Amino acid sequence: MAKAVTLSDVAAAAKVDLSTASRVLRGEGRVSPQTRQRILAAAEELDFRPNAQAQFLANGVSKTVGVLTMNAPATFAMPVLTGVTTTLGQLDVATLLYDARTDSGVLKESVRKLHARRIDGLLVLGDGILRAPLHSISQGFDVPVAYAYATSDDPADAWFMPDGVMAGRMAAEHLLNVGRRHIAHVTSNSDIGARDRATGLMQVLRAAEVPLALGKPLKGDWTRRWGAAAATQILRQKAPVDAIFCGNDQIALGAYGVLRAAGVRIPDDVALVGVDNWEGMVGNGDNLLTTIDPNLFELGRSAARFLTAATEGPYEAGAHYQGCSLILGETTMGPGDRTASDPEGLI
Amino acid sequence: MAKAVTLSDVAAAAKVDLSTASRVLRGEGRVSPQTRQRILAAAEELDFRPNAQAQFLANGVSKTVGVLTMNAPATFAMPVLTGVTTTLGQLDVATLLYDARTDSGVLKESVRKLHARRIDGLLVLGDGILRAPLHSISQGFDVPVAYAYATSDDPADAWFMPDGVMAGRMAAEHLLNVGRRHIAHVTSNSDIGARDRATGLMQVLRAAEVPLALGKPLKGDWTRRWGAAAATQILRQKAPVDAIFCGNDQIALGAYGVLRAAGVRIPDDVALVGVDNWEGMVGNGDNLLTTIDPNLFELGRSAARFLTAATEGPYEAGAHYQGCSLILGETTMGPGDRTASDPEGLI
DNA sequence: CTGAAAGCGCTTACAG
DNA sequence: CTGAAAGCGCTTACAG
Repeated sequence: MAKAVTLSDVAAAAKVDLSTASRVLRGEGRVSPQTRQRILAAAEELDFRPNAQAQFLANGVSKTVGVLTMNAPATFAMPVLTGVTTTLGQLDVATLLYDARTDSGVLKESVRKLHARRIDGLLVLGDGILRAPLHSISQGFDVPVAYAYATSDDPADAWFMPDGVMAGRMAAEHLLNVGRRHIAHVTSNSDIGARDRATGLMQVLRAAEVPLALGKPLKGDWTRRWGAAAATQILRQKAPVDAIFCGNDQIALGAYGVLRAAGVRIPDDVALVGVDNWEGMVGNGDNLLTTIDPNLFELGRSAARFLTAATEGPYEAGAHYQGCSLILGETTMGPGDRTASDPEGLI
Repeated sequence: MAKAVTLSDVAAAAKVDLSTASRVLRGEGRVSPQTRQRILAAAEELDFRPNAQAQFLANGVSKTVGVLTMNAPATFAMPVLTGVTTTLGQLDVATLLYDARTDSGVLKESVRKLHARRIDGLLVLGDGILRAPLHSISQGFDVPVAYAYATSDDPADAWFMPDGVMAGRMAAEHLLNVGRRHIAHVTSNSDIGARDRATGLMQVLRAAEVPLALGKPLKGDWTRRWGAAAATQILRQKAPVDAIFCGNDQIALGAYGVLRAAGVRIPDDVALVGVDNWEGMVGNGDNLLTTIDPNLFELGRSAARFLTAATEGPYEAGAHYQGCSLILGETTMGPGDRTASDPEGLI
């Protein structure tokens, strides 16, 4: 540190007490125009930047938010985390992240450290594997707590989740729009997200009086392998299928490979829709898959905004759902249709 | 705040001066065993957590690192950022992120804020589009600065980059290992990363005395579209090709589609290797593509470790390269071979 | 309108 | 071995 300039330096230069300097620099207090000018000029002249650490101590804030992740490097946690950090930065608040992946001892220790640091708020970030609500830890803190990509077992908490039902609805509406009437559903069985997507799908199909092809969803896991197996199974059945809504992109990719190998034309014979838009993040806009983007970056952004707002006033508890977006790809539009219908807005 | 307990409280409870309490709690100073015990007991009893803000002010540190991103939500910046934040958290240091994407005015303003916050170090995070070195901003700071996923134009700086040459070498070695002798290269033309990968490839081919198929790399951009176009072009030539090293996964996927549609068996007739392992991050271990993972999370981790170490002592300027990993997939091994040769270590 | 003082919660020479 | 004091750099009643 090249001896940073302090408030005292400014006050001295302006020949006033530092309390006066403090006031005008924060734009408050009755001060004569002349002294105000002198102080402002001195500050400008000396390139004064108030020491934030000192301000925090005096004000009893830290301008840092704690983030407790269940598994930070988890693929789908990354975009959420990036959204959180970016948004917080825009508000000049820092992020202190502790990853509780290792064990619960670490969790307890992290909570202590977070307290010691006098964080202004806490964000608990789930790992995207949505089986059950997290056990609420909000009582341990006297600052606002939000849950992202996870739910809490305490209804007084606030949590942010992708809108799985909307994802299902969007997929269904799109497939109906491109003329499909024999829509099958291949998904995973172990996940709340899967359930919501199926719910959304069924809502739309029911409203359109279009029955689900094959009578019921085929359930497996989230892998390409399962997508391939399911597609094989579908090929063996006689029932007509002209579209498959896949619970995620991996399943869709697995199905794609098998269908193509069997000579099925995509999307002409069978259209495919996935969920996640993971490949699409690479962002060249020439997606193979039509998919539903859960907008995880935005999810993180919303949670971060909520948290800082909650610092000021009361907040709305319960679930907040992040809307999703339809990303067009060749598996429902074909390269030609797609460019025709949406020449560029593909990202 | 439910009136947090302070050092004075502990000192009072232990009937000593707070300076004494401070000493023993930091484990220094000659103190009689009895008083030490009393103080420790009191601290324990009261569940004392020293106010980090106050310590920072007294010690002249902030335990926060600034991160200046060129484009935080950029796909490939996310894993790096996650690595940085996670690693910093393990060291109890917070991250304050400013995204300079918007305009350079923001950049200047961010630098002021970073100074005001008395950051302990600065990390400049590139956007993964590696055309030219960034203009060094290290002179503006009296704390250590590191560049990640970017290079600086000042050789006195330190920067962290994926090892593109190693990626090329790994791909080449793998393809030779699986018996290929007619290896083509399809890549982009606008990027330092592309150049390095090609360099690595050629080093290995030359050493093995295997000429590059088609004589020279086919250069386009990073899209699936280009991968498809290049594959079409290759199909039209008579020259034998039994493998294609693709500059990234998107190109590989584009090529894959065209080759399969043309009846080419993969990997039997033509093997494919990409770079990025983006899809593989989803992490089910049943990858379609064989690819080179640049280990971006680790890259962030290294940069973060470096930065905190640089706070203590001298550091090594110049380039630091992050090693990459080979991720096996069906495009070189086939489902059977792959499981046989590497039953589980696929992630 | 402006200054003198106490306070935020710690650390660290300096005496004794 | 232990306490009294000054200091980190601000903020904020309280006087005048």
